[in-house]
Amino acid sequence: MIKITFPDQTVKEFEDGVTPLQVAESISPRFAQDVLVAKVGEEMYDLTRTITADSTIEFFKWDSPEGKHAFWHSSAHLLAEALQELYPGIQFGIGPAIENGFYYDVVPANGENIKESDFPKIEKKMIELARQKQEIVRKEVAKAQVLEEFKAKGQTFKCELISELEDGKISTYTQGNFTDLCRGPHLPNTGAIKACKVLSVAGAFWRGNDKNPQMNRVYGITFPKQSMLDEYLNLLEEAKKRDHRKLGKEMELFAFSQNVGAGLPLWLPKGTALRNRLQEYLTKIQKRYGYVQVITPNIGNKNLYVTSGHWAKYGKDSFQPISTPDPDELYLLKPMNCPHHCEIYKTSPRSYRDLPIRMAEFGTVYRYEQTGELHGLTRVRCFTQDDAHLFCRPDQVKDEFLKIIDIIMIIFKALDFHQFEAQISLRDKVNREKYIGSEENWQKAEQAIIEACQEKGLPAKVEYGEAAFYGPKLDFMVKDAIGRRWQLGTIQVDYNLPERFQLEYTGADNQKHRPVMIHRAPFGSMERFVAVLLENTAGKLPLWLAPDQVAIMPISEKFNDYAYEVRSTLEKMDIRAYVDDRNEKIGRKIRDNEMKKVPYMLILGEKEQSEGKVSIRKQGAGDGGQMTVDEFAKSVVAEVQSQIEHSSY
RNA sequence: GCCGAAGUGGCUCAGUUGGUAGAGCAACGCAUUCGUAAUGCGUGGGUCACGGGUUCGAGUCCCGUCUUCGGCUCCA
Repeated sequence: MIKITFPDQTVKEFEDGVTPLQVAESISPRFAQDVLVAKVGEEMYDLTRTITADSTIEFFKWDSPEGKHAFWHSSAHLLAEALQELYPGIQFGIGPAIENGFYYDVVPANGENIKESDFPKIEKKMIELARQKQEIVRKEVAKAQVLEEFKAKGQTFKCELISELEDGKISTYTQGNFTDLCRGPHLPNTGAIKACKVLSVAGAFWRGNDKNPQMNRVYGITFPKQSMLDEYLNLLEEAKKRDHRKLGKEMELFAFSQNVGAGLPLWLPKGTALRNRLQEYLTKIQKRYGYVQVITPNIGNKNLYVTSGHWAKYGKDSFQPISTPDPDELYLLKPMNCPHHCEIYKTSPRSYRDLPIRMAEFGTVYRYEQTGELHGLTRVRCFTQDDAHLFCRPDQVKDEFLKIIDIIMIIFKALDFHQFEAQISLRDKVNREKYIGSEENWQKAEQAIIEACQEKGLPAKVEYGEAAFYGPKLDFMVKDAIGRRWQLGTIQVDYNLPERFQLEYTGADNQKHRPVMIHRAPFGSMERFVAVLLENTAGKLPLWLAPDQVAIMPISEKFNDYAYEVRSTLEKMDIRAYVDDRNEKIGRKIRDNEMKKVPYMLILGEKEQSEGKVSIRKQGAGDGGQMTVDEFAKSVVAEVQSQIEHSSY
């Protein structure tokens, strides 16, 4: 007999070799039906795997990440099984569960590629196999034997994986005619998979290396109920409506033109106004934190980038140099502002008393991103960084980090960014030769970042090996409408550029010292920030940022003149208002739709005009009663004012 | 750059086996003055992304280029 401990600490005895499924059945048959996978001790177990020692147990159903993970992992195998039947000779790579669904990397025989038009038959086959309720059987195998087995099947990718595994810890899972190298855990059988959808196919390099052969990555998702799949697909459709590319067009914020060039955004009047408001806002906060504003040219001599090292690293993949009448002279569109700022630092001798120097610039930079990388406003070839470089003493790094985190938190709070993740990127634990800078400085900086996050109560994930070669960093990531992660704010310590540009300050000891440079951009770039802001708010921007603050809707043509009069009164107070004189064509639906876009709506008719008043509707609050035009204007101005003040602290 | 998909009036889309482009919304004009699901009638607007080819004839078939979308790789 063995003892099984449940999450509530109760202990029950079972026979040696009991399975999690049997344990679950002992609780209730209904519960056992819903359970997908179990955790025994520290290891995830299939429900049919035997337990042979005293241990704790925890069960997972569909409603848990662990449950979904097992479900989708088994679904990946189901997809592979279907593909094996449909594409004889197909080779398999890896097939994991992901955040929403799963994928499998495959190479069909004869250089064929899987196409979108193949999806229906794949889905049909998956369902067909699932309905057979095939048992998924785990087998622990010897390395030599399993290697032989997969070699015989011509699965070279799998063989490569197996050869790297430790003998004695290798398992395979088999369902029907399909056997896969796999750690598990899996569902007991394929029967629970009721709804299948192949979502897309993409090229993916074997082991993520573009020197390796490219495989077909087939993405899919499955559910225990058809209605859940429908719901999910619906959700995807809804999310697409929040796509900043769609909203940007509808709201007339930005546009792209093939004549100007790919990845080069054109900011329309409303978008420019929004961007300017964000810049003014950040400038104001930065001023309070002791930043000075600078402006530098959009080009720089090639030698500047030879000095910085960027020419050697990125030169051939960048916009190519601009030549001048002087054949010996070349200029580059600036891909970053740092070298220019280093030159500003060098314009005069610096004392330790001058530091830190905080140099800010809304600097427009140009990077020749690969064609396949361009993406709306989030990945462009011309963008404006809300950049700043801090030159400080090594002992000031932590303090400066704290202040920058403050600025970023103020901004995120003001704009309702609650769902961000902070990531601390440090050196690789083992390979350290690729990093520049002294061991002492690195330790100091890494420690400073970690402590700064702790002191600010900022939960941050530490990633080793993710640091830049020139210093550790702290990044802020957010998700877009369909769950893709984008990096926004970033704070990076840099030991490289001060070295390369030979930056110095005179210390209290009257000796020359090298300052530490901190790069930071709370928004990342204005482009990406606006994109994420739009998706976060679904286009409903707060009053102080909204492109249009007030929609004026006369109920009939008779009141159009009054409407334009009201608009002109509001505009004198810097309130952004437009008149919608579709008049009586405007039904409830249009007003409701309009109300989604604009914080305030004014409805004008007989009564309002004769009394010099307006009827107010406020976004999210409905009927706001009546006021004189003047009162309304003053209230809006006051509200904007208080929002700006509120968002600055 | 790579794999897959797409590009038709300002917007959303239709266009069947190749037979010289359609709708709704928007715009404009005339009439209508009716307070919450869109008044009626009319007008203008497209070298069907671009270039080449097949054909008596191409939005439709073939080749190439560009751009966009979903991913991979990349992201100073």
